[in-house]
Amino acid sequence: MSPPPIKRHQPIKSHQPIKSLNTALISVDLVAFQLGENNRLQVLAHQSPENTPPQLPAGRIEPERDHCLEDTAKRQLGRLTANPATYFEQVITIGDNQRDSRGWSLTVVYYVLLRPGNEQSLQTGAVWIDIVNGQPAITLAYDHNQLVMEAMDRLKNKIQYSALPVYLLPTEFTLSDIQNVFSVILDKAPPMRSIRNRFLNCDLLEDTGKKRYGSNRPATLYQTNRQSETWLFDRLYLTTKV
Amino acid sequence: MSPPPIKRHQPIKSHQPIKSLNTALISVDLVAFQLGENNRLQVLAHQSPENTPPQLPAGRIEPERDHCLEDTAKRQLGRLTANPATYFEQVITIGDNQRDSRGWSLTVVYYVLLRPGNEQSLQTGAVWIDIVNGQPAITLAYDHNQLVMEAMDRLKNKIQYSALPVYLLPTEFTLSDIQNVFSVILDKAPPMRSIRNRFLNCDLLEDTGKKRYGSNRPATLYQTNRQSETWLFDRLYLTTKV
DNA sequence: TTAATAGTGTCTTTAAGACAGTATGTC
DNA sequence: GACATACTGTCTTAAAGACACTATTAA
Repeated sequence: MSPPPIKRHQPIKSHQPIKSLNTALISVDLVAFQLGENNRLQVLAHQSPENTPPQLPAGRIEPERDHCLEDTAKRQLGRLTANPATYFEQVITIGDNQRDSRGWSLTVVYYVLLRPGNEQSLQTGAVWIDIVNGQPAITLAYDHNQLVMEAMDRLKNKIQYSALPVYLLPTEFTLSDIQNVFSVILDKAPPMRSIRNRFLNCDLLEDTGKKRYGSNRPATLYQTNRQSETWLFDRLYLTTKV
Repeated sequence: MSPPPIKRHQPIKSHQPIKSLNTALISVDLVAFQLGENNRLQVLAHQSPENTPPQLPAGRIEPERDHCLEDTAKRQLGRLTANPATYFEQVITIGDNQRDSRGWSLTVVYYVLLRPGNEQSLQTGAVWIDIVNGQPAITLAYDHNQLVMEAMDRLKNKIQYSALPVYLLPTEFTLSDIQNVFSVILDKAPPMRSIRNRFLNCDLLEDTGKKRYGSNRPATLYQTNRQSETWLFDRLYLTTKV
């Protein structure tokens, strides 16, 4: 399919190529992470028809519906799942004349975190791709693998000094679940002692009074305290440094 | 790049132009910081003619000259000063339908740090605007004040756990100069003890053997060690928290 | 000598980390 | 009771910070 005509905001002399670009192809791409049932980090993609390379949810700005770039990004998510994002952040904007054969293109990349969701909340064509060794297990279309890695880098970094780990968990979770988030994303985790100290020595979590039972001592279930202002910590964990 | 087939999610009435935007007005804006001779943080702007609101260096992508967005950003800097950036980073991309009366527009914002430079390296029309109370002392055109503040937020944060302070200083500087960078940017500074420990207990700096003389004990002049890999620290200073 | 800033010694504080030990459930 | 995982106690370590002290120059 050929691209629609480009609206030119400056007159172009017919014998000259474009000297100054007011515009370029713009897309807003989304890297949505969840913790899969297989205990792997997964990224949301769209595959249609089957056996084609999956691609990240992405799209154009729709000026009638989107007031800002965030709207566009959120709309991409809504096209694939009803599961709302618990965290949302812009990662980077990549623009050059090589990514798209048609010339200059520009992609604004966002990433979001989701709570583990049931498969029913997925639209047809939506698939979760495992992240294995820091990369999508199935190679994505275009340069989407690279976009995932940009988002991964940010995520890997930010979980080490913020409350982010909690945003990948169900509403009720244990401290071990937090430790597990580190293992899944970084392949190593801080000691429980450190996690306990950090997350309990502030007002971030509140005890639900419930326990999770297994064939062992039950674990306290926590939920995030909505009143809490705590979000960033002053130090990195040293055990999880890359 | 992600050129999925363009789907129109709403029918298009014939008298309305675009429903799905492949494009929007794009500009690349630059927030260039330096430490002024008046010991204030300054931001580079462009004012012509005089008595009009100054604006940040900004421009369009020139597809013949720019291979990527960074090229465009760097070109904006070169138009106003020959002083090369010591640090360069993308801050944010802002896009919505309100900033520009013509409709949807998109701005990719970069910020750079410069070493204190002589006025001769400035092109005509270029001016340094003092930052006072976290804002440009003279109100800038468009939403450029906001863009400066986005960059300031990043800068304020990042100097607290990185080698950034050094990038605003001349090639040779003292430890007190580093402390002064904190005072200028955050209005408070960590104690010298902490700065010494952090910057000297790693391979970041090397003693030039030279001293800076005044009417007091001379201060050791350091320069950055080009071999050093150190760039980020594990902790924030607590004395400079916002 | 004094003023002024550079730099050191040392104790406190804070939070991470190591690691051994205790607690509490299921089977 | 065995087991598995949850949780605690306590000592160590690393780096920030407080603060008093010494050092070195110009004038």
